[in-house]
Amino acid sequence: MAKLASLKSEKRLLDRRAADQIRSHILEGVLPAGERLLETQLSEELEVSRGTVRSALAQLANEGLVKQVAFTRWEVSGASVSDAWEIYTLRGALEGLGARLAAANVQAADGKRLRAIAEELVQAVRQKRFQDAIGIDFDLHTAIVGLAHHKRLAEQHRFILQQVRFHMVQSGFLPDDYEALIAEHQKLIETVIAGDADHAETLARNHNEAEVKLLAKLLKQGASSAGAAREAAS
Amino acid sequence: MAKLASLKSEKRLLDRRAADQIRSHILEGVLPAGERLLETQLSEELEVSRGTVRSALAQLANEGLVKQVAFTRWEVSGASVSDAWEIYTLRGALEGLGARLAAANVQAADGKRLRAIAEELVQAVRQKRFQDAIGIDFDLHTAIVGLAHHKRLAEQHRFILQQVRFHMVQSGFLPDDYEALIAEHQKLIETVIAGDADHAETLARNHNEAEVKLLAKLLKQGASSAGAAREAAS
DNA sequence: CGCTTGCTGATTGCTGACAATCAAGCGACT
DNA sequence: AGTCGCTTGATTGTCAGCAATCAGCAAGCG
Repeated sequence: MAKLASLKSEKRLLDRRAADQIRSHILEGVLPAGERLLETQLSEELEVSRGTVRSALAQLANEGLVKQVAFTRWEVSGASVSDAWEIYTLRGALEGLGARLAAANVQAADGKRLRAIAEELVQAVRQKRFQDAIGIDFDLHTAIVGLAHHKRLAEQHRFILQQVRFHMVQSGFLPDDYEALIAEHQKLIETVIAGDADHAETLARNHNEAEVKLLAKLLKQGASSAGAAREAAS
Repeated sequence: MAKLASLKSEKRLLDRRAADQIRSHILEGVLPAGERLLETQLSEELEVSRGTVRSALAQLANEGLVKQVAFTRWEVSGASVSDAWEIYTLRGALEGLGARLAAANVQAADGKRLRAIAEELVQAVRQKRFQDAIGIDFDLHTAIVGLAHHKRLAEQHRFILQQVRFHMVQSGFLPDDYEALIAEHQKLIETVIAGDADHAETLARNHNEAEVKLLAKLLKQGASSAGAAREAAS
């Protein structure tokens, strides 16, 4: 008998699927930072009950995409400079650990897989499919972190990358030098494949160092102005 | 006018308070790893509706203390070797970042506060109040991370420390050399106070290195046997 | 005797209605 | 004019009941 695909992927719990819908709207920028979310409205649009929407919003709150003000409102998280600084510094720490562990137990097949994704990235840039390139960039980092075989780390990293994506959409931030980006990634994955844990960690950590320094500077200067993002009241 | 305490702390949402109750039961070891949790039973004991219990359990699931098996059951998370390894490695990365940032923007008053907590730790050990000492140990680490002024980091760190505490209760693990513990902490806080970010990060990261190495070894050897903890089926 | 199949009780998932809370606007009083 | 207190409409928080799903067991079949 031919192997059948599991139906569980279809049978996702309703609240999870509701969360998926709302999440994509947020990540695509349809719902901008600070936007108020009404339980009733969402429940009508998604054709589920308010309780289900509530559960979905609670999940998104844990992922950092949504914020709850008790008894008052739900709103899409802000994209302030301090938020961005938090996101990028945390990302560095998580990906540093991920790269270290990945390098420590990398297999030959893993290396092939990483190089394949890196090649996709190169192709996307060469063909000027920059949106794709950003997605592949994320995939590459996710793949490296995946090699750590660390469930908690993988989950936290997923949430952080989501927030990075969200902040990029809100602030209109885009990489300015794709060639340098490619070079950095290639160096990172080769170091991981070589099994050099210390060096891999450093590279992963410094990957966003420029961005972090810029944000820290903005923070000290006096708070607000995150690209084109409107500041949410904190 | 003297500063008044917010009343919101009393007016906590019902589901938060329900989560608090269940959480303490788990952390105190009343509910052991792998124990099944029935929504109906909990709702009767806490005198709230099942929906509220459900919301509380979802929160605890995000904190890593409880696990949901869809359509089937809720259970207290396992305390396997791999869980412990994940928890301690993540802890190292988070506290490393925390210590680095703390050292970078530490103030004189912060130093006084850290030294005061360290002194409490010393007193607790001298008076052989070892349970207190463990709590103060956690407070100290929390205080350092707090100096980073990093909300996301602080929250994640809180969750990780909870899981550390849970694992300690389940496995019966206790420090064996309190004098060494004191010395390590003192060195860490003095380095933070001195503003030596690199060194502080390294110290914070290596604080649990021995435990991590032991766990990694156990993991490679062949999975199960986390102290006296019963292994939960993963 | 071993395997499949269909039931059954228990448990979780979801919904609609009710209660508590909030912010905003209006009017009275100082 | 400005502040306080009330009312009101909107929104979130909580509840109790119905529907969907599952693990286990017993009957049927080879």
